[in-house]
Amino acid sequence: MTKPIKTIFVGTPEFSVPYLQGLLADPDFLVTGVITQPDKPSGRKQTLTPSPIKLLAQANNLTIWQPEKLRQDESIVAALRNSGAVLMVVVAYGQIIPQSILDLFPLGAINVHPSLLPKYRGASPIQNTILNGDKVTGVSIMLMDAQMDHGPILAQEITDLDGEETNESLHFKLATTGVPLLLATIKNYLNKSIAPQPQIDSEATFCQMITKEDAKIDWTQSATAIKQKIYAFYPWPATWTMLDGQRFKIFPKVEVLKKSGPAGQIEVNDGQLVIYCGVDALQLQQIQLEGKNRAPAADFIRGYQIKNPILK
RNA sequence: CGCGGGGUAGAGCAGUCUGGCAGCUCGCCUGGCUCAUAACCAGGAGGUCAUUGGUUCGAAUCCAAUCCCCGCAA
Repeated sequence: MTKPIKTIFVGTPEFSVPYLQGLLADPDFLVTGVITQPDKPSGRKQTLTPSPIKLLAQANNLTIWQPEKLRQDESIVAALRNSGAVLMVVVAYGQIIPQSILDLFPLGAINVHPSLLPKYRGASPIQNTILNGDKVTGVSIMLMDAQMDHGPILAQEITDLDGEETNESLHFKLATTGVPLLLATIKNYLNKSIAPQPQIDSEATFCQMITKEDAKIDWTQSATAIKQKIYAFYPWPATWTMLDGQRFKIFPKVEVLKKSGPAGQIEVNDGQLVIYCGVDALQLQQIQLEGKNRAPAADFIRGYQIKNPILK
C-alpha cells in the first residue's frame, strides 16, 4: 500500500484505546476523525468525564464527534462524507450505527468483537466468557452490517484461558492479540487475500449489558460459580454481598475449598476468611466494606468485629 | 448544594454519644525457650488522633471551616 488509508475510528471505553493507538502508529493508516460517546457525568461529584477514546483523540488533535444519538444526527453524515475517509473501524462504541453511515465508507466498516463469533454477540462477551468458565475465547474481526455483531467474519484468533482470568486481565490479553490481528486483517482484506465468511446464525448466542444487580452474590450457588462471577465482574461492577447491613465487595483472587457448611456463613480461622457456599466454600483474599478502602482479608479480620456472620 | 461511611503508631481497627493517663489485634526490634518454626515467654521502639480556628481548667472526643479516601446514585 502506498497511500495511507483515511480512516474514521469509532469507540468509547478503555478497551478501544489500544486499537486506536495501533492505527495511529501504523503508517498505512491515517485516522482523520473519531466518533465516541458524549461526555457523561461520572464520579461522586457528577462531573462530566470524557471517554478514554476522546482523551486519546484530543492528545492527537483528531476531529471528534460525540453525537447524542448517531442514528438521528444528520450533520455528521455530511461531515463524514467531506472528511474523505474511506474506512471505518468500530471497537466498542456503545451505539447502533445506522446503515446510512456504514454506506459512507467505500472500503467498508470493520468491527472488532472480543469473542469467537457467533458466540456472545452483544454487550458483554468477555464477562460472559468468564462467567461461564469457558476454556477458550478469542477475537473476531468482521465486516459490519445493520444487525448487531452479525456481519461476515474476516479473521479470528483463539486465546486459551487458564481459569484465573478476570474481566480486566482478559481485556488486556485480547487487546494484545487483537490489535495486530486487526491491522493485518484490514490489509489482507483490501488485498483480497481473504474472503469474508458469513456467520452461522443458528449457532449465535447473545449477552446483555451487565448491571450492578447481576454482580450480587447468591451464596446458594456453587463456590466455583461464585468464583467465576467474582472474576468476571472485576473490576467493574465488582461482585458484592451484604455484611451487617453494609455492602461488602469481594475481589480476586479467591480459592475454592472442599468444605461444606451453611451457605453464606462466615468462618474465620487462622487468619483466613472463608465463606461457605451452596457447594464447597470460598477463601477470600481481597475485600472491601462500604466506606472503607480495599483491604487484604487478613487485615479485615484483624480490625473488623463481625456482628452477624451471615452474608446475604 | 444528590444520599451515606471514614481519616487515631508501619497495617487493620476500638475509643468520640457521656471531654479527664493514647488503646486492641498484628507487624517491627531485642532477649529467652526450642532440633526447629509462621508457635510460645519476657522486654522495647514507634503518635502533630487529617488540617485550621473556636469553646473549656482540660479536647481524639464538643462547635465551625477546610483537605483527603470510600460506598450508593448517575
